[in-house]
Amino acid sequence: MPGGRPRAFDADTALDRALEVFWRQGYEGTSLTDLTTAMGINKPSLYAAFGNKEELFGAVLARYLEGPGGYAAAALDAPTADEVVRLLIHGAIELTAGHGGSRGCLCVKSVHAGGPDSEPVRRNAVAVRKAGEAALRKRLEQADDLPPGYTAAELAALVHTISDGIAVQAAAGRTRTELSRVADTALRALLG
Amino acid sequence: MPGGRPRAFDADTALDRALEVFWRQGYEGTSLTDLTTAMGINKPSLYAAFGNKEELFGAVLARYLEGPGGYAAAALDAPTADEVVRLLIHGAIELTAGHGGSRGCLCVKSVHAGGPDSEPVRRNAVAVRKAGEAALRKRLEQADDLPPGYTAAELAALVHTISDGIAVQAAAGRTRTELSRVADTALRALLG
DNA sequence: CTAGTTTCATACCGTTCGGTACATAACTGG
DNA sequence: CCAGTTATGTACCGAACGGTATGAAACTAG
Repeated sequence: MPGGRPRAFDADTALDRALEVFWRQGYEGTSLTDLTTAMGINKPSLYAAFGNKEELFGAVLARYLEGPGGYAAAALDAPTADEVVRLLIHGAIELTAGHGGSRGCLCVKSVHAGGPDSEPVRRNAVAVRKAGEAALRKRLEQADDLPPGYTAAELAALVHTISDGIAVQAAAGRTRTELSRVADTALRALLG
Repeated sequence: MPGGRPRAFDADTALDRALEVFWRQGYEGTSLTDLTTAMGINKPSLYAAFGNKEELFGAVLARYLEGPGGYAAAALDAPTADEVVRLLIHGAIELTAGHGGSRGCLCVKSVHAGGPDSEPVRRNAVAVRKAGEAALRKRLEQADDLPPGYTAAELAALVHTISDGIAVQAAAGRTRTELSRVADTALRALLG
């Protein structure tokens, strides 16, 4: 029965444009005008398609996790615990050292959105992070080749922490080359 | 010749109130109303005493570095390189695990202020971070008891990165106890 | 007490914020 | 062609933003 005027933009590519902006400027630093300009649509179209700024960010974060951040889930499939850790650290560098104009990790940035209105966004990011570390811990718990001297929980928390540190360093302007040196040092200390 | 009406507030305690708010909500998440309310003064008083929001943040950041963040400079006076690193990591936990309502590190938060207007603030935070790591590197370069397997630059960068990671973890809600476990694991891996 | 100086509180400035009403345009089914 | 539905562009909403003009209040020097 229905039909209606077809939308003049592709929702997925618009979401990718929104991801670029949020990734570069953070949730609080991004205005609706920034978004509509980057997405090439008007505000009513944005609201009809994505709800509001907060819901749009939710969709963007989900896309971030299965797109640029997808390496993290993939890394868990590596054969050895050792390799899982290496893939996670090196993946963090590739992710954060510079995608276009964006430096750092969208999820880490979102955790630092401190305004009262941004609390739902912050909680969302925290939940995503917790789930990610839980998945890593479970992967390590089931490993029979854990690096000596760690429990699965300890290693998962430490790897997560170092990954966060890399994201901050990247956001503060460290180059991919410098980050690689830091990662090599860390992996040498962690895994020998 | 002069005299003038005396100000009805103490500038230092007002600065401390501003620090609390900025630390909790970040630069972009804090409005002038938030600030004047917490400081107990009106906007014209704020502008007369501190310039504008951006300059006030500069003063706040400086106060943060020599107050709550002062442990970092103090740690460099420890007798051994080993002890310097331990003091930095444990200090980072005390700093970030919860001062009043604030979690995380003001400097790390400020690096993630991504809006166009906040760029001076971001640059300021980046400069402070760079200077801090340079001081640590110099301290380690002059040490004759460097932990084996690292250059001074490598160890400084890695310790800085782990410290950043701790700040993110704290901002994401990890408790002081959990952070201590992460730190113990990290120090064991780093220093044996 | 007066003149000069500085801070105070109030009220306001233009701009931008996130979000929406409304009329029109483009489509589908009958 | 017409009725119904959905998307579009424009123009607008009240609220909050960072920042300021203004006049009274509180002090010091003479």
